[in-house]
Amino acid sequence: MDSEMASKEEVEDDERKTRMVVVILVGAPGSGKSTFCEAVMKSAHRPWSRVCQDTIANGKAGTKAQCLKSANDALKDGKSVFIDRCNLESEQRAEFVKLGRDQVDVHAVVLDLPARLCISRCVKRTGHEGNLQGGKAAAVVNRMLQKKELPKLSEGFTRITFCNDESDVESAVKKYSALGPLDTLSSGCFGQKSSNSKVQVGIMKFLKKVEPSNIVDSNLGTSQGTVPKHYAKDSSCLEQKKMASTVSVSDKEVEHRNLSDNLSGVSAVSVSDIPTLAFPSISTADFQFDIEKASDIIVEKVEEFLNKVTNARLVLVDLTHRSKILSMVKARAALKHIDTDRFFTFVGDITQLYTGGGLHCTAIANAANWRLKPGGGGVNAAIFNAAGPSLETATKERAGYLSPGSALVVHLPSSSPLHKKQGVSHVIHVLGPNMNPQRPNFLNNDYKKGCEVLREAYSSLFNGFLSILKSSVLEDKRNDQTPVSRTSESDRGSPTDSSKNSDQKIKRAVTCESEKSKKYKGPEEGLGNEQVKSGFTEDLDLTCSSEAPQVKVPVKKDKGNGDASRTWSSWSLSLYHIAMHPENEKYKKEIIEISDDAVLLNDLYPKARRHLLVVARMDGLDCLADACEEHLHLLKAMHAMGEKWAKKSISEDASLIFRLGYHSDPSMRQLHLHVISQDFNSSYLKNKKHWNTFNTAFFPGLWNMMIAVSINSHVYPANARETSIMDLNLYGHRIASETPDIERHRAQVLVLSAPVCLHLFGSTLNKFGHKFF
DNA sequence: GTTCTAGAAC
DNA sequence: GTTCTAGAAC
Repeated sequence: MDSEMASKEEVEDDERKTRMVVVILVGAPGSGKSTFCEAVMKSAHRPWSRVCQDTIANGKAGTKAQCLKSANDALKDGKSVFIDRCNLESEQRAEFVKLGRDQVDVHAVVLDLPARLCISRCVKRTGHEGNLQGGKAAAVVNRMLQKKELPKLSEGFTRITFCNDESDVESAVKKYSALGPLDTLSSGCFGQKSSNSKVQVGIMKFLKKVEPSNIVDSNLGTSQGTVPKHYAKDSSCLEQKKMASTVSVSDKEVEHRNLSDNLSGVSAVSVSDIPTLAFPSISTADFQFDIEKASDIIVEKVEEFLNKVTNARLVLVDLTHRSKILSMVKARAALKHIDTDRFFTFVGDITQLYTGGGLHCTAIANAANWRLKPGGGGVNAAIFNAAGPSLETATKERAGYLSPGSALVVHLPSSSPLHKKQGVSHVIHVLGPNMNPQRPNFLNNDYKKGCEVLREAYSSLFNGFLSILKSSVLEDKRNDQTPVSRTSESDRGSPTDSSKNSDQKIKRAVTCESEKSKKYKGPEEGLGNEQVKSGFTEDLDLTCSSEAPQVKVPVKKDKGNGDASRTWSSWSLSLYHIAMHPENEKYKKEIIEISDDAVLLNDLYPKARRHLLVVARMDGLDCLADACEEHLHLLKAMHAMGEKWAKKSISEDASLIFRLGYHSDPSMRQLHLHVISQDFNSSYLKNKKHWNTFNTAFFPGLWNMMIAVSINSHVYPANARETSIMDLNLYGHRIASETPDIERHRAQVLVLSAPVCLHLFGSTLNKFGHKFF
């Protein structure tokens, strides 16, 4: 009996000697977890082991399981352990809490520092082990914080220390540094502030309508980034890549994508605002074209196009994650080192790329049948269905049939749902070779001919896209449709075989493009590192119009496209009055800058931390629809002013990210450019409409705007009230812009500007400095 | 653009 | 009961 007692005491004594602690750090990237561990370990009075998921796999990011194993091993060695990973959600912590046993206490140290501080640290740091750096950090940090669940004792912690500022952190460091092998810290919660607010109530109120699938992150436990479900399984998807790249992209890649990355929380999408063509794989479905051969051709043609055109993007779309063609093309594109910002694969419905996946596309390709008729199933049926009857009508007006290898561009009327809701301004019908014996005119396994025709098909398709960007306005003034890949034959109403395509317009466009390439130094040099949605200035330099007088641009007549009949209520005239009489003493306080072209003021009801208005001073220019080619100079000046102040704001607060754009159907009279930071952190952002006015096509990017202006057409969407755009479901503004993106496009013509986003990963800082999507 | 309110929707 | 929406007034 005595001996039993003695032995028990001995055990207890041993336990005291070896009493260990597992400290689970809880905090966003940039909250200082690693610094905390290092500080403690530097002057520790007990052996510690730091388990860092960012570096656990030979210096690279590892898995949760690896962390658990490493922690267990350290405990066996008698070391106390820091779990250095974000651990923001209870589920992520649960496994680590289980490390606590009789001899092991489990503590949490919560580094609940302001999100902005974390973001700014992430942005500034260059050598973070998790490689979470650059502007995209903002998106990641905020997204993660949105899911933050502060730890509770009920999870199994014996002690929780909350640090809300640097001094809290400092005292926690001291506590743990001083912790000798036999010491224990008292149990309980320490330092918790009453509020655990993460999100801006007013915003979440309407954001909750967002389908969970659009924002769900299934990978948060293992990745520092979150990935919309749509993208989650397709590693080549731009957004996922960008988000996930917060942990996996190499430094080189980061450098390479300097521009887009620096463009923000929205950075993730900055590139998504460039003109984009989404296309399905041609002929590999019903026409049974060999997938491997098709993959080679796709990559070959894509590469050819991207070499020719600098400011456009191609996306290969398929419905399923299991798509063989996507994976093959992806692999081949990777081998050829094709820029994944400018060509990537995308899993989703090609008719719902924007609302379903946040991807904004100028044009989509249709794997059409030779009769150019709706129906038949597959992509063709889906696109005709989604576009509504106007696509059939518009197509019919242009051509009656399509021959294999050729393409036909059709401008979608703005009334088309595909245009309204998805921002797709053009459908390019393309017909590939048929290898299916069950279908008419099959090629009887003649792949020589088949490959030839498929090459032609992709050439036609991409040339069609190019012509949307570049072709003369001249002949299209007569039509709503944009003929592309067409020769003079097309004037007779039949589509042209692109293999013979020597269309002067295309040639000119290509020439233009190559000249542009020479001049264009690339986005990295063009914009520097400023986190400004831009592209306008340098793109003006690129435009064909400035050096290709043969490209005729319509000039505004009378009131242009603006609705001259529109009446403006007195309340809507305040900007107009200011613009007409900026010298008036009563406006003195409001005006930040006056130039000959515009005045700059703070928005009276800012929808973000920084929200400026550049108001045109020209009388009669009520809104964007009034603007046309003769105003390009003014628009450029306005943009320059906006950009200048955006940059200035960024220099004062590096966490800010800006987007510049116009409301397509503004409430206030007088053309005004919004310069708005993408945090959307404002008590004035109160409802769905507020959100949508900056995160849908209602807020078209500059590229859209310039296109519209240059063809003197209605800006898309011509009227938000008509298009019911405000009824759209809410999606995170991404994606870009690029929202990103939130939005946009139409006709053939000059490409004067590029990035402005719509949608996607625009992230939003709420009033607590946290971001949501 | 905002605020207010009534009534519908939940 | 609360939340959302649409309309009116400014």
